[in-house]
Amino acid sequence: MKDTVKNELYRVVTDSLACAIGDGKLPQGDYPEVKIEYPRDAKFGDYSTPIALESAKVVKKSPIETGDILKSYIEKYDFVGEVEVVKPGFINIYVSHEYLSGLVKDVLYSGDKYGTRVKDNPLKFNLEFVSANPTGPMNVVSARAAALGDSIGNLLQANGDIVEREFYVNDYGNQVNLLGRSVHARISELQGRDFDFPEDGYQGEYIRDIAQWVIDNHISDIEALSDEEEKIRELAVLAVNYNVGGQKSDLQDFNVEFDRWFREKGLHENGDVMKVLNKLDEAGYIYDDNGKKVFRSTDFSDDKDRVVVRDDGRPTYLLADIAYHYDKVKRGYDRLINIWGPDHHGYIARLQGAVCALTGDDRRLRILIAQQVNLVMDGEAVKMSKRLGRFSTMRDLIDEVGVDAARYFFIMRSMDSHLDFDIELAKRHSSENPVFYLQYAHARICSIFKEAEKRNFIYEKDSYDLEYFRNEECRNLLKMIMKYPEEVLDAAENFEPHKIATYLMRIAQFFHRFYTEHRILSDDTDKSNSYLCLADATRTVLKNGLTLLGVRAPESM
RNA sequence: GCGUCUGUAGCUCAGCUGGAUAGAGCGCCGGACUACGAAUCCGUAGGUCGGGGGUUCGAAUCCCUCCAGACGCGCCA
Repeated sequence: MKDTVKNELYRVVTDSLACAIGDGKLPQGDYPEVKIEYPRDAKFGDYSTPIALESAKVVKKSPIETGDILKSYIEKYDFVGEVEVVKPGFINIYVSHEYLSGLVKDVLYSGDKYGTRVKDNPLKFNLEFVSANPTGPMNVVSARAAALGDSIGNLLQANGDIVEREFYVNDYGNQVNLLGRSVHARISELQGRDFDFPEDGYQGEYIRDIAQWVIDNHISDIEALSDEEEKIRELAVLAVNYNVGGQKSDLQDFNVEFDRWFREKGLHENGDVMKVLNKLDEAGYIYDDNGKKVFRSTDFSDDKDRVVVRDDGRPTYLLADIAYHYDKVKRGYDRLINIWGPDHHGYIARLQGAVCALTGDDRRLRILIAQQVNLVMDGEAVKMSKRLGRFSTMRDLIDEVGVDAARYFFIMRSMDSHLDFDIELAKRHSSENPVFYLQYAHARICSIFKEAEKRNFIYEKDSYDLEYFRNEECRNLLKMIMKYPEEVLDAAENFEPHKIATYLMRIAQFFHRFYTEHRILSDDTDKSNSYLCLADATRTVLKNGLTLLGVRAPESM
């Protein structure tokens, strides 16, 4: 079976329905779409479908009757075990023990490929995330975006698609100029000269670090310039490179690697920004308003039209961003995915509108909003104030709680939820900390294998007897192992990595329960080997899942 | 005023393309190690799913409305 059990079951039920109709046992008609669900309770089967219930109006029989008819078709398939039709009309389906047990071998042979698939026609994704301004260190919202974006990329790749991770560097415009001025002032200060700090300049201490770095490495180049504005421009370039370098290394330390760092400046220099204006103009989406060029974004359900060129001829940020996204379009991706912070949600309509205007495809660009992060310590919110130059950076956070805990905490909640990040909890190396719970399950399995080795036990991963698996704890574990590829598929299609985190908690829980109830290493060699196989398969799934989240699976802790 | 997100157990949150008796972790209380890691496991208590309407066989889930919180509403980037 190549597809997931759930998808396979969808076909089974769909085919069964078609056959029943073909055989005249059910009437022709407009049937609802078949749904395969996970029942709340294990006593309602491994999978369940409400199709008999939902097609009551078409069939004009009681759902139980319809269910019984369908049951006779469904249970013919090999991997299907018991099929039950119960009270309101649900059809509950159990997977056969033979199939379930057979999975262990699949997992062990697939290894790190288990839960991934290969597509004949993969989609090419461009995934843009973080894209923090190059004016300083990244904050914790960027960290959340980094964790989410990277894991979504991993999920899409596991799902057989092609992903390019991209970081957009806004190295153009006012803020960069202001950065240059701020550094300029700090250099004067460090050199003991008079200086005027720019009114809205960047206050952070890191500006002094940059100034010192310039003094140590590039001061002669700067002093060689006679013009003040020219110096500031050059300092801005240096400062941007310094900051981008810092961002790059912070992200690397966070286990996040980008394929491309795209510079906004290039778009202005090579004329792409103005070219895209013409393109929009030709399509009839630009009009003139007192010398300003305005994009008719209200055609795409924006509240108001947006200025793209000021009356002095300078393009706005939006126009550059449109040019950037048009560049992505030209690079030939099937899907463009952006992850933004919550402060940009008002920007979605205009940019999506522009991409739609340029491509005629209103689904090409998908923008995901990662909600805000509140750092919590001792039950109280930790204030982050960039204005005061006193803020918790991504670097601080990683240094404080470690990569594994940080990545897990950012991912364990849905990105729509406003996350309370409990720093104390994340730091705690104990059972209260969910990331350690998962890692412990993995380490525990590794430890059992070490123990087996110590006892000179020869482990054969091929050989197990499925009779040993006929108990609740084993079957629960087997079912979770079976579901893993379905969870990956679901999480990838919906861009929801937190589902993997939730899933991993459950499988870890089932493993610990299995471990408590059943002695893995015993005098019974066959039994020991069978249980080792099951533990090994569990370990594989834990490791694969943790890897998707960018969290390590340690062999000991 | 408009928009986005959120409101589910004491806390942090799953569940939301409508399905069966509303879940998890932590916390609380009570149990379980002469054996593979007790960084674990088992059990008890704890909920008008923010309020109110509606849609239907069926609603935490969909629609309307109200309340509360966070964040946005630039010719900044």
